[in-house]
Amino acid sequence: MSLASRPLYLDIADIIREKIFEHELKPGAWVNEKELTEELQISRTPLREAIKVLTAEGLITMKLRRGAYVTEVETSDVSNIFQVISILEAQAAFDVAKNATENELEILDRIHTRLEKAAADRDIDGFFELNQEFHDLIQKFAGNPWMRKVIQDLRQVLKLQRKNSLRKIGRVEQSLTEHRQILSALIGRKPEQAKELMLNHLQHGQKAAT
Amino acid sequence: MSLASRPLYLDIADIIREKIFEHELKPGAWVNEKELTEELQISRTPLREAIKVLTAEGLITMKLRRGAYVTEVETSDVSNIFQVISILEAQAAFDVAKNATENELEILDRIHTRLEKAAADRDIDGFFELNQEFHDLIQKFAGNPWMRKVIQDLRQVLKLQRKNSLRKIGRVEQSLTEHRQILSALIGRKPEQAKELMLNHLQHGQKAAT
DNA sequence: ATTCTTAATTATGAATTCAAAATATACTAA
DNA sequence: TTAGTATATTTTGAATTCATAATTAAGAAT
Repeated sequence: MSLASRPLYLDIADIIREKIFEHELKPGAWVNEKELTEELQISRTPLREAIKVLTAEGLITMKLRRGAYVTEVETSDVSNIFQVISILEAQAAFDVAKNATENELEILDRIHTRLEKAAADRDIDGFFELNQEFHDLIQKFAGNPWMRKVIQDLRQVLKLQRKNSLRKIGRVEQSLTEHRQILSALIGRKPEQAKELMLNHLQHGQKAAT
Repeated sequence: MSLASRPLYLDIADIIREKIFEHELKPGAWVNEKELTEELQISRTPLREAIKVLTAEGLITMKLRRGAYVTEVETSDVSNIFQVISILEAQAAFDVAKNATENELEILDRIHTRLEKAAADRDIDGFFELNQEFHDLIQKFAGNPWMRKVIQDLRQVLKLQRKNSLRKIGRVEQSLTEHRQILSALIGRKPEQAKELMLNHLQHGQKAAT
């Protein structure tokens, strides 16, 4: 066997990551190695390697001689992380407005159209997904993979505290309005404006999430 | 035995990281597990865990079924990483000018004095060290540990390509002048100015490093 | 019953072992 | 000699085993 296209520990890391986001493993919870090896029918070696990966991502915190725990993010962490994300995503928006191809802008436009539809349908989960995609595409089109990686890792940590700001009344509508403005700044090739709008957009999101 | 205050794999990671920066392990080089376990008198388990940590930091790249290799950074990586660092360090300078305590500013001032001395003595290595410390202290005093972590990880990756910009003639002097200006903006509590100066300072550093 | 001490159990950290894949070496045929 | 194939060796990925630390359970003394 073992014609696997990637090592086992990466699959395991994916599975545990999923468990964390699904809150099957809640913040502060102990990561039981024995239980997981039995459930996943694997040995401790790749499991422990996976735990190391997730530790590097900030999702898990290890305590010497007492195992691994799902990271608990404090309020201060949330605002600190938001600061970093805001600055970087704002820059990404700037870069997209400046350098993205017409085709890329069109793709963003299409996502936004679907976003409008999800909002009209009151499809919050769909809106949430498309919202993520919209932001991620901007980072992708900004063309700096290192920046993108940083943002994604930090966004992951934020997801630990799972206060979905979009569930607040009116937040979907406001978010949509802001996206509309950002998109038009991008398409209109107004870097400075796009940057400012993105910064405000994220700051509002933070406020709603705290 | 084993009254260790931290797990073995972290020590191993430190040792390998050092080997990478000392260019005992050069970019592109294969990380020979057998050799390292023999040299360090340890088993492969903690070694492989250490490799995973360094992979997460970006210093090592793993290839499926053919082991670990020291990451090779391309020119495009350097400029992408520099973009992220510049933005974040500029923000850190802004935050320090705004929020640092008088005591913290004094500490920065003292480091800078020593920096001036190292420059006067033509002590490039000392200057290099103090330069790092100056920047790191600003990040520390900015008070956002997540931002600091991101900057430090990226700075580490940059170190892989070891083009010490300070060795360029005149660069030490220019760097010193720029530091002097940044410091005075910090002490003078001029956030916007500190931010701009830091941004330019790093951009010049990048130019000198490319 | 409660606290303290000691023994048993369990979990972690690390070494060792094992299986499969990749690489290097030796051999054969042209 | 050189190309191609078969075999041996090395190396990786993963499971298992082992030692020690931490936790729990049990028992003794107050």
